[in-house]
Amino acid sequence: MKELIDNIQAIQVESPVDKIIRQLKQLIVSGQLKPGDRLPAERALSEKFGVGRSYVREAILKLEFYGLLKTNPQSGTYVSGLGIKVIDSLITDIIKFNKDDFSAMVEARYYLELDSVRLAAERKSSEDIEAIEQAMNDYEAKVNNGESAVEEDMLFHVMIARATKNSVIESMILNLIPDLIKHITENKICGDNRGKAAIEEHRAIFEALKAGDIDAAENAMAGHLDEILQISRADFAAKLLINNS
Amino acid sequence: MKELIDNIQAIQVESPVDKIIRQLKQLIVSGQLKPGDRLPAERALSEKFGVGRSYVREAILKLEFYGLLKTNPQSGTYVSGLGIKVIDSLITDIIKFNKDDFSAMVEARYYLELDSVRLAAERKSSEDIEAIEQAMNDYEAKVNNGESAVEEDMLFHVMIARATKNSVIESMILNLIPDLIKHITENKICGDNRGKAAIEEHRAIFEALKAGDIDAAENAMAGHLDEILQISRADFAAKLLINNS
DNA sequence: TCTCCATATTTGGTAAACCAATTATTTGGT
DNA sequence: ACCAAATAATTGGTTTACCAAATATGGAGA
Repeated sequence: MKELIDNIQAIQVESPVDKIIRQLKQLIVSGQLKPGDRLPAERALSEKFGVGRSYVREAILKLEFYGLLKTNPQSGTYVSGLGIKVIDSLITDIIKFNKDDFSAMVEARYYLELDSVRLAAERKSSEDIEAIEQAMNDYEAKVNNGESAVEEDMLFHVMIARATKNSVIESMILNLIPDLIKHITENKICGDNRGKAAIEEHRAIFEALKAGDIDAAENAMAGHLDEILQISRADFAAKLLINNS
Repeated sequence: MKELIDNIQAIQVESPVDKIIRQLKQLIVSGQLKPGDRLPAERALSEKFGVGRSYVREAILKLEFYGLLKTNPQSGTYVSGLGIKVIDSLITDIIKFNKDDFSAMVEARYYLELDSVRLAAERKSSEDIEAIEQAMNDYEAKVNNGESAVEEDMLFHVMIARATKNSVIESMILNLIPDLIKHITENKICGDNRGKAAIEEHRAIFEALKAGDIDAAENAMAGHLDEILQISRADFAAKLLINNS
């Protein structure tokens, strides 16, 4: 029953934008559009694809965000100079990118946070330490008050990421956070005792960071994130079983 | 002199979209718009901000991508349930995110690739090995032919990322690639002998991957990426000097 | 007074129209 | 035949108008 409903919904979800991106990809891999070429005008594309120009613009915007197109005002939109294979790979990935793969997100977060905490231990300033400590205290206050503190937890990690002085790593972690919070809250992944245990783990991370002990910080972070990683991987395995049944 | 020119240009480049995002942020942090609330209608916002609805939609789209807003068709757009602090952090980061910080990109890539190759060594299938080997051969052929092969190099790394079976990590690496290619090509970061040396390094990575030797794969990858990381960090230091002079 | 259905309004989704800047073309002069 | 200036056509940027679905409203019936 459940699968049937899921399938019905799943079929219709291909948005006009994805459809356009798929067609553009086809134009490129079939050689009708070579790297460096100028795209047909937006009007021409919208007519050819049978959709409004808004969608064409949206699709171009998305591909531009990923560095595959470059549009010059009053001139035209150009395909990047990348090779066809790279473009093919990238577009395929953009289309199939799915934020619902939580186990992949949790796992990616796990490794990112280990990298993050190592860099932070190396580069933190005294202001960073203050900000991290503040976030840690906010978390503890809420937990000791019996409240849920998922967001305060995340903020603690964001402050660590900020201390890396690497805006790209910080952005990557930040991008994962809203979905992680949603997933953790909805699935009640953390038991009641988790919050209390996390307090000690946070302190261990903080102390190692403050002392600049890179390996200790990584170990503390790994211990802190290990449980949720294991749960997530178990969830993933369970999901596989259901889908394959 | 230089700074003055930079400032003049910097003032006018704030796109309408960023302006809107900034205002939305202000609405939220000032408490006029609380987490969970519904945004004013797009028309109302466009009128209030004195700009076309397209821009409002574009801004909403961007914030939705980052998980801060959720728009339900024919109903409205809602602020995520995250706390004000988290939302504030995220929006600040979205606005200031700058793809021009190449040293941060190279560094992020360095750590991502180490994680990637470890997972790949653990999880690779025989098809993955084939794809990686194919990419490696393509690269070698071009280099031996005296041609530039930056893209083939990247493709080799993409195939490794794909073997991790983690779509999030794969996406993160893919997102970095277009800008990395651009930067490497423009600045001619790789000397002529680099291409030849990379062939051996690729082979070392490949053999370790094929054998499933996780640590060897990581070491080989670290050696492969170390040079470009060092160059990038030197560039970064030099830039700092110039800007501070 | 409460419930329920018809209707009016508001929503985001979509398409079309308008604009200024750029580029291509023509045309007039040399 | 060639060059230069005027003009026509095309570009992406921006705004506006229209649509179907969802929601709020309000009045009729119980």
